[in-house]
Amino acid sequence: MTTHDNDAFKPIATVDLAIFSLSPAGLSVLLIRRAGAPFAGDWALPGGWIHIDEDADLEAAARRVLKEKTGVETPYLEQLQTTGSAGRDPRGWSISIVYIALLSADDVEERRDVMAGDAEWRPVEGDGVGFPIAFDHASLIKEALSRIRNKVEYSNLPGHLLPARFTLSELQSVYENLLGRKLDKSAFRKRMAEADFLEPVEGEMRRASNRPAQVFRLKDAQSLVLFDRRI
Amino acid sequence: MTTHDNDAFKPIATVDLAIFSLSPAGLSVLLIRRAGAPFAGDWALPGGWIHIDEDADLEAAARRVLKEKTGVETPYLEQLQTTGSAGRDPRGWSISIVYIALLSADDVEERRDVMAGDAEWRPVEGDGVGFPIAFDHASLIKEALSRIRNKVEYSNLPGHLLPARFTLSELQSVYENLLGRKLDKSAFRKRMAEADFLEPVEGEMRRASNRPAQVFRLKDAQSLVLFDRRI
DNA sequence: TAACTTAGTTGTTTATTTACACTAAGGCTG
DNA sequence: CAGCCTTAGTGTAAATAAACAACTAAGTTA
Repeated sequence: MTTHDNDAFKPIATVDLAIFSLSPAGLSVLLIRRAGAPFAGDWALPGGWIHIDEDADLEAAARRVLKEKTGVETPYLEQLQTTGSAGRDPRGWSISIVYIALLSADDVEERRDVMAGDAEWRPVEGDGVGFPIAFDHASLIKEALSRIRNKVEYSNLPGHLLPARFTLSELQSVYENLLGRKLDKSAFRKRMAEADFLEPVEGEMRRASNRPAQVFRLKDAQSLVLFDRRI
Repeated sequence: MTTHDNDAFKPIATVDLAIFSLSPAGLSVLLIRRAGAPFAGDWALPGGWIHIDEDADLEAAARRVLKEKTGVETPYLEQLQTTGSAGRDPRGWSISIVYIALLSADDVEERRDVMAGDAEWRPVEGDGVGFPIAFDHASLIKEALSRIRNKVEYSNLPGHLLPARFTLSELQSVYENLLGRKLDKSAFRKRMAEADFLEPVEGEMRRASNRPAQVFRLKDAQSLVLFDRRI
């Protein structure tokens, strides 16, 4: 066992993030143009080494990367999975702990100027971005999208992509966009009511050239609420 | 960034397994008596360093550990989560990639003599084993049990804990044991039928002093089948 | 002031769940 | 060997939920 106390046998470990936000057309994912080798010039998921002197734990490392790249400090964040193999990084046996972050449309808008210069939002097409990217990051994005789309079926996940304040119709649109199908208004509102994760912003209405709509916000902007049944 | 190519800045990485099987009373988890420091003499989840010269990927490392400790080569195996922090191992910043393995009652029985000498099955009580164990492994077991009990609600997970051949009543008993509540026989059988993961062993019946029961087996002994709705 | 648009609710039909009773097929007992 | 006991396996009626669609509400615009 002493041989493996030797650092030469430690794998490389990075924390990588699949950061999603909502564009008018649908989901977008944040990609970074890689400066150095390997895969120099290619797009990749934002990520970085664990700083053992700075990061208290894995989630702290993920939050640090997220803040460096987007300026956002309070996202919805969940661990997706960990991949590790001899071949995924030419530099040697490497591990990637992958997190999913969802940014509210507010965060994206307000911090557009704080965002790292090498970062860009790319629209999601199908189960990826439509062009090759570095490492095994395409498959990580695919897994992330699979997890997200699955959770839309039975959680308030879409609420974390909208601005802090939104109407029920706006929320329903996001569900419909992510699910790829229309939902019944009546049933949708019943689900939201019984899941009990929204609170009306008293007196605040979205006005247009029609009946004004009640504005809502999440009771808890960081946590995911699971439904008893599918939507 | 070159500083982080230095091994001194790399965290320690292990693969740990929460291996479960079914005892008459309910779930049991496999624990190992630790030989050396840290936590010498304490119980811990089986695990080990990643052997970068031997393990092709993380799952291969998990299978290697499983085989070393139990002799089982074809379990149900899924990645649970990865924990990592500065303080969880006194030797330094460490990462644990945790897998859940479910062993069929057959495997446990047949390989009782192959099992590692330092390993023992401990009955699950509540969300742990009822006594302190090494590292943060108690919280890992708690997470594993949470995942398992959740999946019992909407998957064929209990089928992976039974012997290869079982009756519907036996399967229902395992569901009831893990869920902690009784299920309706008629509804249960309808769910199993529509989930379509069982096949009858033609002509094989479980006989007792009552009506014989059809014997079934899993169509696929390694993969998890998810239901459309909760059980 | 009437038309238009989207918000929000209500009701009616149809499908699904649930609870529970029933029938089936053996061995056991006298 | 007839009736009883036990568990296997199925059927059914009542309760619930989903689906569909119509309706009312509240504003702006022409």
